[in-house]
Amino acid sequence: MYYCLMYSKELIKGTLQPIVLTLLKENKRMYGYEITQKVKEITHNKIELTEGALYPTLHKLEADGILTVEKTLIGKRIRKYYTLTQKGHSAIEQTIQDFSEFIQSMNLILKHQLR
Amino acid sequence: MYYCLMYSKELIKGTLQPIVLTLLKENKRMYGYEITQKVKEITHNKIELTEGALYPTLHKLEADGILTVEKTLIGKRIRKYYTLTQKGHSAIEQTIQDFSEFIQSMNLILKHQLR
DNA sequence: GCGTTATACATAAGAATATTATGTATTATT
DNA sequence: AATAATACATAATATTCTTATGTATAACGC
Repeated sequence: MYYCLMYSKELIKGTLQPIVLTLLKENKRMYGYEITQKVKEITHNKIELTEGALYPTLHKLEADGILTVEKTLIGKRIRKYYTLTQKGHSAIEQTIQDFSEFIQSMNLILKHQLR
Repeated sequence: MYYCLMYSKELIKGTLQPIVLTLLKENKRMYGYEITQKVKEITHNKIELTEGALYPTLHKLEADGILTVEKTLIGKRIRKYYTLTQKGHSAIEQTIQDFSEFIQSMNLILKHQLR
């Protein structure tokens, strides 16, 4: 899994972190690969997150104290589950709210064209 | 007008070009400052495009043959009206379609959380 | 008439964020 | 047995903005 299928190559910029946090808020506990698959599923294969962007983002959120990680062995393969910290829960409220408002604004710009 | 009011500081990344093209498709003929005001109006002051991002974007689109420019003097002040070229019209179809699908995908991710 | 805000363009240094390429290794499928 | 899928990782490079700064005219309030 190296590439994005589509357009979002540039469009995704800036939205990766909010996407990850939105999913983690809902699903409580997810690992990196699972996040890529969930996004792919929800968006009907329109968006495939790249690993080169996702993993550094998860590491950054962990370093910032937004996420904690829990390593598990599945057979001989490691899996890293991420969970929102207490700090994370309060910190992301604004992030997700802003993300939501931003998407609403984009909808307005697109719909405005249809009047 | 130096700064963005809000969140979209990072979120706007990648969407500036589609926004500009969406507006130009609708309004036929716009100048830079007008675009900043129109976006501000449509989004109820949520998004203020920065000049440092907008002007280079317009210059790039012009260099790429997507836009043509027409200089006008308003009093002693110059104003540069941008219009989509023929090439521009066909080229932006996909850009705007992709932009629209991307925003739909973001809506799905956000709504998915509400189920 | 003077200061402030709005209009209107521009560019450059630096920051942030992602792409692309590459690497390692296990497990499942054909 | 080979290929695809799962699962992590990092580094060089590219792209795209932010922030800061610059110039100048026009309008508005007082």
